[in-house]
Amino acid sequence: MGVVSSPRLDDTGRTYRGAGPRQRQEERRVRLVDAAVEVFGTSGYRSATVEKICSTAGLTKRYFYESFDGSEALLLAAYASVTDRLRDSVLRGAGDGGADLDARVRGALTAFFRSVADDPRIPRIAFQEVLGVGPEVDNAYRRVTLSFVDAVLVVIGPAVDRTAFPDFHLRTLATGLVGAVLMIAQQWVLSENPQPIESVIGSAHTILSAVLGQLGPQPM
Amino acid sequence: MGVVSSPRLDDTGRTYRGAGPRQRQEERRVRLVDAAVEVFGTSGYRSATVEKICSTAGLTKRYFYESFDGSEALLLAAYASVTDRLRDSVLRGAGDGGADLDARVRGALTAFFRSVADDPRIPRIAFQEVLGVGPEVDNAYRRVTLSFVDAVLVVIGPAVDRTAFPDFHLRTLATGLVGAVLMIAQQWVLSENPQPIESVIGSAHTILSAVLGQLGPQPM
DNA sequence: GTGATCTGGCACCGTTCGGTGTCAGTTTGT
DNA sequence: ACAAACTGACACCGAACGGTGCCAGATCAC
Repeated sequence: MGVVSSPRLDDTGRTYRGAGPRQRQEERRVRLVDAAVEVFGTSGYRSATVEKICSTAGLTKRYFYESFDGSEALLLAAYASVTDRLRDSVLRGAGDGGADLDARVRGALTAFFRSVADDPRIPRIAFQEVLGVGPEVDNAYRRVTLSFVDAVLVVIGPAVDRTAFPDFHLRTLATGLVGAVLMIAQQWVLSENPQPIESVIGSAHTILSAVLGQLGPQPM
Repeated sequence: MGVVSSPRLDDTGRTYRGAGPRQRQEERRVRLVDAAVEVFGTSGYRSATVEKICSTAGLTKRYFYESFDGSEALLLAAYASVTDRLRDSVLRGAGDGGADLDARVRGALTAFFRSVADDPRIPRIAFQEVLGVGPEVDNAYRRVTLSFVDAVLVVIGPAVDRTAFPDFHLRTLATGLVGAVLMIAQQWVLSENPQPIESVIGSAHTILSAVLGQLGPQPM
């Protein structure tokens, strides 16, 4: 299931336009994924057809089935592409904050909301189109969400008193924080006259720091 | 668009099995909505067909188009049915908390997670299946989410210092809180060996009270 | 009882789309 | 130059589904 291997696995083919067979196929795959991000992210997954994807990519259906089982496999690839980029951006934003926890959190939030604002296709694919498609995609969604939860735990790890809170509690809290940021972003991009980005970043930051304040060693 | 009126608007028809024409049609409509909740909530919306809905309801396609434009209109009706019940349950749970804010919050959370746990079709329809279907459904989703945000604002209203925080900030915070609870619930019902309900309620409560603590008059 | 009305089941049509095959024309290696 | 390989475009098939119409039988009003 998912991605299917090329009918020709070896590199015995000719070169064509200065590229070997593997490279040519990989280029076609990339073009299809890019087209999928464009189509799924603007018109939605439901109304998308294989034909539409291929024409956007400038290829024909034949090359679609060279790289993918079906539209669901392509959705998974587009989803991975989008979320990978998003995660990288957020982690880079956290890194820009240096050592200070608060600055790291703010940097991560800034990078997240910037990414979402700069490319509306990202939130649409990441938060809307993937849900309810099927079991396979739902699993991917769940795994990705968990990876974001893990990222949150890593970032806030040093600031929490692990002896005072059991692991599952911290994990559920981090899940809630991810959900809070996601929902704020979702409503933000959907609103007709949205708040400035600094405003939503500030609100999200309020929630995160309020919860973080509960998790540190309690002065009492 | 959406629900379509009956071909016979007046009550001039015969009685049949002890019911007038309006009543019969209304009963069929209810059966269709119930069937939709069952099918959408177990097999999902995307794989559902009009035929499947009708056979589950014990009716034929002909009666489907008597009450609905198409499957999207039925999804909207099922969505409204589910979210109305959920909202009622949560508000009733909050009411059980009496006057104490903390007890109200806890009551609302308990009712919410109970509803979600008792009927898995509810979270599936409310949080998964409706997303990415189309503009019409997306609007409904947005409106419902806003109504939950409003409900949160009403419940926590008395505890916040409105002079210290601008309205849009409170609104975004409430959006984040709704998102936090939703995400916790979503991951909870999807996990293979879930935490006990008291545990997730406690985690959600931690987030809510942490943020609420920031919003009251600050002793400083 | 008898005719009008309502019901449910079925057949049917058109469209859309996934998926495969074909084929002429182009590029490459020799 | 020539054969082999590659590309892109199109045609085609079958399945699934939305939507409509029809009809035999059940139910009701009179």
